[in-house]
Amino acid sequence: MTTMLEVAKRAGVSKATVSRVLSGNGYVGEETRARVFRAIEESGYRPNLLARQLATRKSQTLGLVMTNTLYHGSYFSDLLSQAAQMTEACGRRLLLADGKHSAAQEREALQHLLDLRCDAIMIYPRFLSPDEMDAIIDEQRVPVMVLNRRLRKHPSHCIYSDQLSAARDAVVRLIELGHRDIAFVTGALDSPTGRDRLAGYQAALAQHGIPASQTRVREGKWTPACGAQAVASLLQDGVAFSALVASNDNMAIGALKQLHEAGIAVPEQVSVIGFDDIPTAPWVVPSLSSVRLPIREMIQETINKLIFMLEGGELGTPARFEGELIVRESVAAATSNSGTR
Amino acid sequence: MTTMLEVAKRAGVSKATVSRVLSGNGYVGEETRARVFRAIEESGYRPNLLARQLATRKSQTLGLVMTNTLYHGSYFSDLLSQAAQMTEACGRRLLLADGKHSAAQEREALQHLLDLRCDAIMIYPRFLSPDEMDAIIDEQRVPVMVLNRRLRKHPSHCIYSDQLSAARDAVVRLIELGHRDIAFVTGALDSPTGRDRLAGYQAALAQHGIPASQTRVREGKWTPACGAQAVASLLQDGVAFSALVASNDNMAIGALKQLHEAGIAVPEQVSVIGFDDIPTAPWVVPSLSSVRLPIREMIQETINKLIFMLEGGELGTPARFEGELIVRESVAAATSNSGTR
DNA sequence: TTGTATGCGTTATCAG
DNA sequence: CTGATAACGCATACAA
Repeated sequence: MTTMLEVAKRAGVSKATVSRVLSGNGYVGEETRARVFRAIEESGYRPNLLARQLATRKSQTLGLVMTNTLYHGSYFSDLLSQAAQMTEACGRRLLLADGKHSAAQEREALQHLLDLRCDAIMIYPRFLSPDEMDAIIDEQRVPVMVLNRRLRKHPSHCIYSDQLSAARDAVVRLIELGHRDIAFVTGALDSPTGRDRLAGYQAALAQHGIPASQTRVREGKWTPACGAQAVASLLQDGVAFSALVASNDNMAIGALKQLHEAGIAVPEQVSVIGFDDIPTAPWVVPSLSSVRLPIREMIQETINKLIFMLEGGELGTPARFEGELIVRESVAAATSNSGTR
Repeated sequence: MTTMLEVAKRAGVSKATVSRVLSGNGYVGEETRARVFRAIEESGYRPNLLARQLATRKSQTLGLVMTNTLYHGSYFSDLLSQAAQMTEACGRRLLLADGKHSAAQEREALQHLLDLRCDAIMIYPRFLSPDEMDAIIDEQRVPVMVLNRRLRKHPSHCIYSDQLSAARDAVVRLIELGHRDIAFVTGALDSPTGRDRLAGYQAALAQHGIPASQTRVREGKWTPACGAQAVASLLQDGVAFSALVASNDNMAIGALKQLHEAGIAVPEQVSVIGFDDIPTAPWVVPSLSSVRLPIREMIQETINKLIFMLEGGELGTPARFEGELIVRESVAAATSNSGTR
């Protein structure tokens, strides 16, 4: 690999001059500059960015910590494509680190990005608690933004949508349509999002004085198979329901399949609502309603804030995005809805 | 930031010793080692990976060049999740660079990853020609693997599935079912994949002596809107067809929508086949057949080869993956198929 | 306008 | 087993 020193010698100047030519900082004579450029061409010189990063203490890199289990569906691909696009737009590269299966590994992933001197970091925590994130933001000097969590101490360093109230609103909508027997399939309950959506379901019932029956709730782990299993289990136990809320679209799709196999019509007999993952254009999954969270907008806001901080700004207002409930004709009123009985 | 030197001073040893303790290379006295570890704890020392990378000339990083326009659908998310997962599995991080909208930008993205001294690089070319990729592999010493392209000079440095024959097989399948009037919606024709799929369509027709009529082909650019537009255009021109092949699932879905609005039943009147993007479980899009390419397996093979080269191996055999044609009952025989007339 | 010298935080080579 | 010391390749303050 040809280095800056060789270019300098070939051009008959010092390293410093070559450096100036490349960075554009400082004055360089017109003719010298030309000589340097020619030397660069001739030698096929390429700057070593590692060396530059070490010297400038900047890496032109944005780090993203995220658990690989989230890597499925359009929610993820939206998130990532938006992140990659905006990162490029501000002249940097996106560095991915997987949080894997535990808090320790998630911490390690974050730490690695810090050790690599990323200019700024986004984290979509799966295991680390908000309080721990607060602590990390305190002790680190690099800009850090937390996705999908609400922080107590640094409310402006996070972007979140209120998962609980989005879920609540969806269920309330069903209740207003006359549904009373609403079944629910949870997500993984070690995930905050999974817990929030369950809590939203429970809140909606409570708010309308409907007793929360444990028998209508089944625990899932985000996969279609879990959704199918949940429906099978509900049917087997003879639980009646005229509506079903699944904590994500993948499980909802599994549920649709199982309902289909049981000969139960959707939405004529049972209305189904999911969350997030599947593009919900009616002609894709005609029978499914869904709550879509504005992930692209959230990423946009996140990176804007990071850039703002990189330029020395102080963060002010916290930002929260509401889930957007996409309800189509496919959600039937309970009155016209025979349920599973 | 506390450096290695400070740790050394605190432990009453030299930098070299601290380095040895951390890297595990070389002998260090038991008691000294303990002192060093304590000093590290006390000072909250973190190694600067940039400095380490500069000194070792390794970055523990895998680079991926890919155009952001590919960032949609499950094809992308499969690709990326597999890449990220395997990268982590070999103790590295994934670095993303966007090829954007031109060959120049794609070259630049690749060059940037090289300048960052990625240990190895994967590229899913959108604009760069196979010959140029061959040239790049020649002049670069880092392991490079090319996705979805067939290289002449370095056939073992690429992983590709034969897009042409996968498309051909799909169309042949329709022909064997008795279809003769088969419409086709192309992808963007500046993309090799788009051209290959069109060529596959034409090859199938030629192979069975069916005259290729330009009137049954419409040009699209991968989006659902293009699929809808293509169908609208076919219908408006009074073109009869009993089957429709769209060059990806997004366009197929747009086509489904437009057919639906025109009151044409799928697959009773028209059979539809797409490619790649949408999870094709029957209960998701019941009326759509699709050709799925094994992207996860391709990424796996790619990274395995890169690792093999990093360990000094010489690449032997080229690898090619066939597309897997997923045909469901939704493809009707032409005999029972009334077409659009 | 250009060159010199020093720093960035490690690793690695030799002596001791 | 440990300590100087020289790379690694570039940026930059300070002189000239």
